[in-house]
Amino acid sequence: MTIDDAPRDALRGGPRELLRWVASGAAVSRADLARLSGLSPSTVSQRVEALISQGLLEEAGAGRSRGGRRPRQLAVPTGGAVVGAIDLGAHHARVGTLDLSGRVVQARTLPVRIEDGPEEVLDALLAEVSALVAVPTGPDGEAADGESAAGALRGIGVGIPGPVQHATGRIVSPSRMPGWNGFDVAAFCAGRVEVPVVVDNDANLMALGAHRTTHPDLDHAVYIKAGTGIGSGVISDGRLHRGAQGSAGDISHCRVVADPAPPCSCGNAGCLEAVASGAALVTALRDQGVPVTDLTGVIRLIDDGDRHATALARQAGRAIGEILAVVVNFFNPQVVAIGGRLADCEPLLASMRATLYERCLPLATQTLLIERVATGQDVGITGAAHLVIDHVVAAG
Amino acid sequence: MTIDDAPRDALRGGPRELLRWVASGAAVSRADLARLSGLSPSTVSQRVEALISQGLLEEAGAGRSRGGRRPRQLAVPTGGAVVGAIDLGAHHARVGTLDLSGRVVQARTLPVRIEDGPEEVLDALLAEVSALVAVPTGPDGEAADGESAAGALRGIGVGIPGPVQHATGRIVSPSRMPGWNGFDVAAFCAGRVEVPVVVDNDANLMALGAHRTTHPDLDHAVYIKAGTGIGSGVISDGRLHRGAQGSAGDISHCRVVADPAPPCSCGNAGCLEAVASGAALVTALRDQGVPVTDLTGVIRLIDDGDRHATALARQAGRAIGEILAVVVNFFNPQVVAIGGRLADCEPLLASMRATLYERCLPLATQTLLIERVATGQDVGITGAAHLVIDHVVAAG
DNA sequence: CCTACTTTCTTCGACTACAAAACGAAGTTC
DNA sequence: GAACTTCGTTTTGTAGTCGAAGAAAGTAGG
Repeated sequence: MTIDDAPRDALRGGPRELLRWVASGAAVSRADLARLSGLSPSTVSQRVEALISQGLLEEAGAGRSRGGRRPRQLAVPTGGAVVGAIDLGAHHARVGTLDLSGRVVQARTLPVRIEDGPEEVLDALLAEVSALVAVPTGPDGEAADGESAAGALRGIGVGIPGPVQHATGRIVSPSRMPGWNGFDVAAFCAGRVEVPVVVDNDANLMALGAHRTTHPDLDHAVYIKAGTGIGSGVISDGRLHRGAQGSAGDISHCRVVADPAPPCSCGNAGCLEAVASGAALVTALRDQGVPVTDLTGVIRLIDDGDRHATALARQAGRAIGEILAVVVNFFNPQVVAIGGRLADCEPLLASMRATLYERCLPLATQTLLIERVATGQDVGITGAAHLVIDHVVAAG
Repeated sequence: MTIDDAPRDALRGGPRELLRWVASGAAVSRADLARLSGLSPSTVSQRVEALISQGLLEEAGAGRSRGGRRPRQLAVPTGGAVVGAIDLGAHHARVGTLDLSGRVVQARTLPVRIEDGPEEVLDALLAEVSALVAVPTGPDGEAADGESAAGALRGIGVGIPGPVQHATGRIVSPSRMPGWNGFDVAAFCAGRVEVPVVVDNDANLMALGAHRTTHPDLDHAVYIKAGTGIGSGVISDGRLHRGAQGSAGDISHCRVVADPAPPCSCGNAGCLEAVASGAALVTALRDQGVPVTDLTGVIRLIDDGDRHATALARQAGRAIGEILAVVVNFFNPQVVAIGGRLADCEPLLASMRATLYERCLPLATQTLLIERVATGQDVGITGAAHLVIDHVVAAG
């Protein structure tokens, strides 16, 4: 079961928005929803009833009175895992199950060897999702509820660290995923599970996850994912902007000034990815004779104040800032946030910020938020869950 | 009368879309509209009637039969100027009146001295609009009709060669418009005329005009305006993307590699505008001792194959291409088109294209259209008219 | 000329989504 | 206990849209 049309719902006052207000705690009662959405009480009641009958919402007793009748509290069903999510990375994958509110029920990180090819990797990850779903609740107590009304799995979201055509679910000429080119992830997964599968780029999922949890009300945002590779996800008018081929946000091969310009796997030299990605930092340090094997080691060196590593981090920050400056001038977002493992490097962040302020129009930066993505390692699967839930709710 | 909310209508099957199909010739009858829009014939009839009663549409006799009843042809009222438009440039302004289809009824170019300040300049241009409106029809015959039903002026659109907050109509720290900073164009105009006035950046208007006339069905597009200054307009999801502060598309102060990096009026050096704008080319040639006074002279030199001028044009094209490459990777549009007076320089266009293909992801360029804006000197006022008409139709 | 068929457009009844208002339910306050 | 609040439902009305039926106006063929 594949998905080929994006959810063009999620509009003002739509069911998905009601659900989100309840999930976020912004609304607790029907009256709250009426106030927030601007819909009439009768319409809200009607919609809420529909959502309840679909098992997407439930009543949760009476709330405190505010001087009149007590509200009948609404809540998104919890305790049951309803969405599976896979956030595939270069060396690890984060796999989890989430509930309808987008909260993580269970999650774990698995080592992954991308080079084993798509079938093997995806099979293992899908199996892990199934295993997590089979366990009714997490290890944090709360066993009783058992199979809640919403306990059935509704869909699986998959994030891929390379260019994906979201519409078809196919991977297109990825840099660092030998054997995956042209592979149709959605079709493959659809053949193994009975529920809808949505596939998207990992940076897009991070963007969606971070946006929904931290700035759901802002219209335009750019989220940078700086880990082993570099990518970005774009929110335009409150929705993910995927562009014509679905490759929007792929800034990894934009050229930046660097001397000497390091060669990139794409055949060019001086690509952002060859200067500022985690993989690039590892390579560069190794070339300088520093004995590091992976990104973790690099980050440790930076945290320890190693001179070479810090200089490289600064250079990386400048490079990202350079590209981002163009993006900010062009797109004029309200937020730019950086996530991924490199986002925790202070020197990188600092020089990115500096470059951004130096190179952007004052008009574009005067109210711009420049942040670190705060949601931790589960942003990706959170975004995946949102994507799935959007689809499920839109489809009724 | 100011306008503070963007027309969020213009959706599938909306009145504005029906109107556009008729104006573009894609639909001639109610039946055509029903087929195109997917609406039922009854709904179309009803909407058409509403549009006719508003004077936005009219019946134009019977068409040819296709084997059955002859269609009652529909047409957008012509012959009467219903929208005024002003496209202000660095040294000239294009002023015109247009009909509801977005076709130019009358237009003329006036010399302008920006430095005279906003009141004086705008007063003169508004007076010119009034003069054009007063003349019932153009000089191309067709006098009879006189005051058509739609003859009343419905609004005025104004394009400004600098950053404008479209929502408020205020100008914000423009580079080349001394005395205009903070000026509220919309409020000023609203005080002089009785109709709605919409104000926007000139590149945005060019983008809208070009998009609506050449690629109305494409979702994502970027239009570069390269004249005395450099700007761009962004179409996202079929609509103008203005960004958080309304400064989206302002790429004039993005840094590009240039040696030596020419100083820019913004205080930085190496800005795109300081390398690739018409003003920059004039300055650079003058510094080389070539006796040119204005952009026209530069373009003539380039056309004549002057070595220095051509080299500069190539450099400018590379610089634009560099920035545009980031934009294309990031935004992944279906079209990139370049307009403005510099768009006619073959060397510039050629090196822009080359840079673009060299620096972009193959995925992003494989189906990308890279074009010249073909609509001539009236694109700007056409875009302005579309903006006004969008608003008028949305407002009922 | 008359019949059969097409295409175009309108009319009418039905359905849906939403809103406005009235009302019932459940509290609080004085 | 009366008055007032807040919450939610029920009822009624309205606007938008669709589908079916039919009227209008033609073509094609005998």
